[in-house]
Amino acid sequence: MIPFSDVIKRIGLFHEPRLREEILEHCGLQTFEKSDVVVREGQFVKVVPIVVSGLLRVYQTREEREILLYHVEPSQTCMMSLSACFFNNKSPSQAVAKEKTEAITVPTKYVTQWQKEYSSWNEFVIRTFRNRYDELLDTLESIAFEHIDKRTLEYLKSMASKQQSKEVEISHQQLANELGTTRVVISRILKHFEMDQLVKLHRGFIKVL
Amino acid sequence: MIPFSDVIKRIGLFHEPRLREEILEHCGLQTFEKSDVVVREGQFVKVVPIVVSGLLRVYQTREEREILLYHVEPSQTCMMSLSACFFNNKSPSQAVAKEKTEAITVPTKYVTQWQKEYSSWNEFVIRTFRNRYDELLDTLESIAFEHIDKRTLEYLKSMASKQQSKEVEISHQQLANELGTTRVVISRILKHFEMDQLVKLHRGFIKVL
DNA sequence: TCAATTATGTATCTTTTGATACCTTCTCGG
DNA sequence: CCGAGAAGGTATCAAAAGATACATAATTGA
Repeated sequence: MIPFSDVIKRIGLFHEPRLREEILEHCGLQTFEKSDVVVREGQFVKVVPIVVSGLLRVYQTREEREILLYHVEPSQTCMMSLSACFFNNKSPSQAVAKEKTEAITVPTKYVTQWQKEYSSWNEFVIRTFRNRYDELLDTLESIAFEHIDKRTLEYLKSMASKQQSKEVEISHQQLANELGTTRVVISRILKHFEMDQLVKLHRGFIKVL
Repeated sequence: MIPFSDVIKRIGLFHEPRLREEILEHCGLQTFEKSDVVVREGQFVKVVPIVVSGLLRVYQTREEREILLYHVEPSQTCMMSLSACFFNNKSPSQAVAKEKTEAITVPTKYVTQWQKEYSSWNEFVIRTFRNRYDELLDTLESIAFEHIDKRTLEYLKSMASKQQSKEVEISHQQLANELGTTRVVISRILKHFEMDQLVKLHRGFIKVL
């Protein structure tokens, strides 16, 4: 296990020494196993996670449907938790570990406090909001103007890159949910991709070639 | 013309008396005529506008296409300017007055400074980011799961409400651009709506019934 | 080991949306 | 007043995506 102080170096944020000390003092370092719920939908946020290694999936449930908001990669944090803790709201979204994930947990109290005291923290917060917005805008654009086949391939490639493995563990049904379509459509598209040597299909996972 | 101090009362934000004084001291009050460019795409942001009356339209241009990001209504500000000024970026988007619009103009210098000093300012900033994100998420959902006819009607109703008038001044082509489709599709849908007594069509504007 | 469950493959049909073409009507400047 | 350009109407065809139905293969647990 890497010591906490090295973890802070590793994420490469927060250059103020005083802030680093505060993080050491007040934050925890937690390990989540695959499928662990990190933030539960509808609960008050007590800590905000900053991912050190691994990957979180953040999504909302609306009318029986799951909507993927974003993934949290190392050195990133969950925007929805951040925002919930500014207004003492319940979290409107759920965060689940897609693989084994280590995260620094920041108590909500310090999230707002540090924002006034440390510019690098404030910048981190603002940058998080802005980046997630831009990301969502990209998604919007691709939904509005790209066909599903292209979006499917992009999703697979992006997942492969995020988890640093060509084999994406997902069923056709789940993939359909993430992309807002139906299983049959996805199976059809994937079969075409396989014929074009773009992917290799297996039960429960897809290998991106 | 209403005095500046009343304007600040009218927008109903910023309760700290000291902050109100600072706004009076350092910010301007500007009037934009219909079609005036408030923030130009690609330019450095010098002031961030807070709308007092009227309506701004904020959009991006990507590959020949305009993408509507959001409208800025009274008591709101432009998130993209806000974000650009945090990172001394050029504005990635353009803001244009849809009607005669009055706005408080906040020099970028104070945007970051006040964030540390006044919680109501900081809350305003964070709330702006969060609200725009939620808005975009709603748009995303409706693009992903609603048919164009429903989205068209919702757009018209929402515009009618924002400008407090049943008559929405927009051509079919512009409407198609806003919704990411083509003119023919919009004309077809609108004609159906007219037959269903939902709207009344005119050259250059549409009356929502 | 075998039935139930989950994952996947595929054909058929329909609906929605987009593309194209062509026409009419309105507006406005000269 | 006239002609160009903008705005709008409409028909026809094609493509994309969704719905339904049914079949097969893998996995799992009693």
